[in-house]
Amino acid sequence: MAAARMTRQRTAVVEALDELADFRSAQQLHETLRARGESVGLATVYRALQALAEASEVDVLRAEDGESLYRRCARREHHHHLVCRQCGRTVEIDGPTVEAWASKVAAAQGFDDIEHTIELWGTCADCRASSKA
Amino acid sequence: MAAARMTRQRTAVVEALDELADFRSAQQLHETLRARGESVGLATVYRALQALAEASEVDVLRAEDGESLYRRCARREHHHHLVCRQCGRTVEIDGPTVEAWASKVAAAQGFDDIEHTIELWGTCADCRASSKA
DNA sequence: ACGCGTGGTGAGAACGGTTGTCAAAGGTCG
DNA sequence: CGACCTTTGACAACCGTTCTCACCACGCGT
Ligand SMILES: [Zn+2]
Ligand SMILES: [Zn+2]
Ligand SMILES: [Zn+2]
Ligand SMILES: [Zn+2]
Repeated sequence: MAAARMTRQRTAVVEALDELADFRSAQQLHETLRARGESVGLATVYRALQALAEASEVDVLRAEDGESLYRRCARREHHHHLVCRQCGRTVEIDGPTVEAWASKVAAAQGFDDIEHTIELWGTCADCRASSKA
Repeated sequence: MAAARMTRQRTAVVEALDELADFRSAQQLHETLRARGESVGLATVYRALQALAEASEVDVLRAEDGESLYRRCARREHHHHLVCRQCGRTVEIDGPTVEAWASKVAAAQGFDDIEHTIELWGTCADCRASSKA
């Protein structure tokens, strides 16, 4: 089985994620790490992120342009997100009603192995204020 | 304003979409067109699809691998989809409850210009049967 | 502490979907 | 028919992501 060694690079990625409250792309994280002097290869950032995602240590979601965004969420249980399109600011949300609705609908159609993608996008109060200038 | 000329190529793309009940990628459509003798360039297929999407004539959604999938849905109003991961088979679904929930939650957090992504993925009965073989 | 073996790293190449380029093709209208 | 102007299509460019592979270093066993 996977050993999952703790290397300088992986530590750096996890620490960067911990300090950021918002969803960030792999490339943004890579840039952040370089900026703070922690030299980590881009490929390594991608590998660290996908390992973390597989271990459910980070959540992944796809921006509208297809780029993958990563975030270390407070809760480990299944949940969804309300994300600001402009700054990435994120609010974790529960949707017990929605979960139930999703599996009921899918089952009624004879589908199996059901997964749902439920994400909310908007403009947060701060971003609205600064763009209204 | 845009003239939107009706050319042989655009007609072919629309017709192909009309005959297909499932979500298909641009490349799949391109292949389908070639197969039936209608020669249309790949770039043209992409352009036709994005024009149709902008005009809300087709729905677009992103597969898990990031590829864009297109479908000409029966209803023009806002709706969501339950899609088979394997064959693309699609069921259109309404979610009045979910719509209400989404806008309520987002508004409560002070977010504006709210959009939601709600898609259901599963394995349809046919695909389950054939893979159980 | 030291050395070894295995997993991790990183620069760059490769990949795959999508978009841009630009000269040639063909609707549209007078 | 001819000017005008949009559309087409082969191909190159893009961009995020993954692969390659030689080099490196974590960490266990001694
Ligand atoms: Zn989360
Ligand atoms: Zn914001
Ligand atoms: Zn639809
Ligand atoms: Zn199916």
